[in-house]
Amino acid sequence: MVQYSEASLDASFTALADATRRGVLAQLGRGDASITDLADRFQMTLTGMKKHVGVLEQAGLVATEKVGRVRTCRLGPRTLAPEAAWLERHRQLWAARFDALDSVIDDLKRKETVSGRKTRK
Amino acid sequence: MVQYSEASLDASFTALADATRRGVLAQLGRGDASITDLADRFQMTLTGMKKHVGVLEQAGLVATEKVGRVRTCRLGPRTLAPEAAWLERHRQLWAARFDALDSVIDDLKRKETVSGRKTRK
DNA sequence: ACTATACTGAACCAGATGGTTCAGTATTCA
DNA sequence: TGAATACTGAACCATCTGGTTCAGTATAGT
Repeated sequence: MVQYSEASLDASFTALADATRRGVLAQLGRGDASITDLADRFQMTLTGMKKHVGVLEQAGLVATEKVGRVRTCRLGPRTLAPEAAWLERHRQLWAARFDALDSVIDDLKRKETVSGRKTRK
Repeated sequence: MVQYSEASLDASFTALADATRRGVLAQLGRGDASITDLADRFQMTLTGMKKHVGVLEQAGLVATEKVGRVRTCRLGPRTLAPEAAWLERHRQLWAARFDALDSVIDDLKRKETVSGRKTRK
């Protein structure tokens, strides 16, 4: 069972709620990068990029280390497991709700749903 | 393969980045509710709750229908499948990165801890 | 008809967000 | 040593956010 706190869900979903930051995660998935690298790629000032990295770091999704002048960013210690778990739990709620609806609508299809719930719509 | 657009990810992750809204989703998972019900439960004005519901509705995660004076809210047409897919893809990137790092870590891990290079500040 | 209920919309507010510029500091390189 | 590089921090700005109050409108109940 995966543990998650409201606070850390807040932090990570907030971090993910921005296309640039999702892009940074994707980029770091392909390899480590400096602030300059990232600022370059996402056409933004160093200062602006550093703020985004700060948000990701705060959420634990990115870790950074400064060596010499260069701060290197990499994927951080926290994976997205708790978030995935939250989503999955709620996806099942969805499914349950709609399964209930299905049975109300018609019981014809219940015979077919043998190996798992049918996706509706 | 699940399809997702940056715009809809923005909308849904933004919607999820608030504890009250996650709570509303959880609540609606247990059954439909009116704006008054939800405002009551989350100790908030009707107007405030309606805004939250609006955000969730915008993201397609909640659907509402007004009958008489009462607007009933239920889980919406969009599930969180695309978001789950996004997370899963990135969880795999994480795993891949750390697998790749394993060999490097074998070499470096002890050196780093021994050298005591502390993170700045 | 009158009153209570349920919502709606406009306006306001403080604080956060996503970006910038500018003026530094620390490091590297020639 | 001196210049270029890489970042950092403060300050500023416009807009968004999460809430409120207040003044409506529409519906339901008596």
